[in-house]
Amino acid sequence: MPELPEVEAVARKLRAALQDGGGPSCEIVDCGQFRPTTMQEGARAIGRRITAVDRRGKHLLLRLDDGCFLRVHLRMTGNLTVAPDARLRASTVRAWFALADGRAVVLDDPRALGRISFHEPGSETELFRGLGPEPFDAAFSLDHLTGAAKATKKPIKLLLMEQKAVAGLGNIYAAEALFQAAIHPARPAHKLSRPRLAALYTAIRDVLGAAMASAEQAYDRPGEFAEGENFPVAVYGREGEPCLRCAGAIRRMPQGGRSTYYCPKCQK
DNA sequence: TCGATCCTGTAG
DNA sequence: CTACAGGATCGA
Repeated sequence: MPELPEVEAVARKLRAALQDGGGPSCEIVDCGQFRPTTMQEGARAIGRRITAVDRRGKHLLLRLDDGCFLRVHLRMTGNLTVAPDARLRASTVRAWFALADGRAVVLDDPRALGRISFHEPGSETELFRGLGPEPFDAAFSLDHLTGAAKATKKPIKLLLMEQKAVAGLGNIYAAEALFQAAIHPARPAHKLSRPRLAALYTAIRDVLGAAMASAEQAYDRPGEFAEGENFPVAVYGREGEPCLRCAGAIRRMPQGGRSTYYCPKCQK
């Protein structure tokens, strides 16, 4: 389910549960299957302490006390939590690490598309080669977005989804940002004018910023995020409903095998 | 660049 | 039953 704002909320919640720079209780003492990686690889984390939780794009990084780290990607339906006991796990738990204090870090993922992998110290550069800048980093500038847009003729929505121009946008927030910037999702990226790109740049940060605020609140309540409840979407999932700006009907169109929602009147 | 694929669940 | 799902990769 998660795009960057939800992944960030997961990271914060994990940090709070483990207390960043975690004590002896954060030692990993056992692990269960994690796929598609082998259990063997997961076993390399046993005996290590989790010292920090980082996020890069939609990836979560569990730092270990020897410099190695676990990379978790939640894909569509994953959630990473600290559970009271690894022995009492739901059938949808695809991976788990038992901690010394009896709790467990658990990947709960009904659809089982989520991924975990183990990595050596210093391998972030290679691992994230091809991943674009964080949307709130200085590296994500208007010039950067412009450069990325001018370099391709593919539809702007697909460019935003690729994680290369900027990290962290998914199907919802890409559509929302394009709506806010009044850009048609199928518009070839290289054709976007400077003012349109500036509007998109602002919209990306606006949309993600607002979503982060509400994702955090949603996470403060028990039950985690409920679909559509954590963020007031303007277009996503609203096919046939009135556009909030012009009252015309929101449309859905396939793009790259996914559904894109947009207002044909407001987004040219 | 497209479609298939990974998986399971849910809505129509 | 089919369509679709807040993602990403792979091979044709």
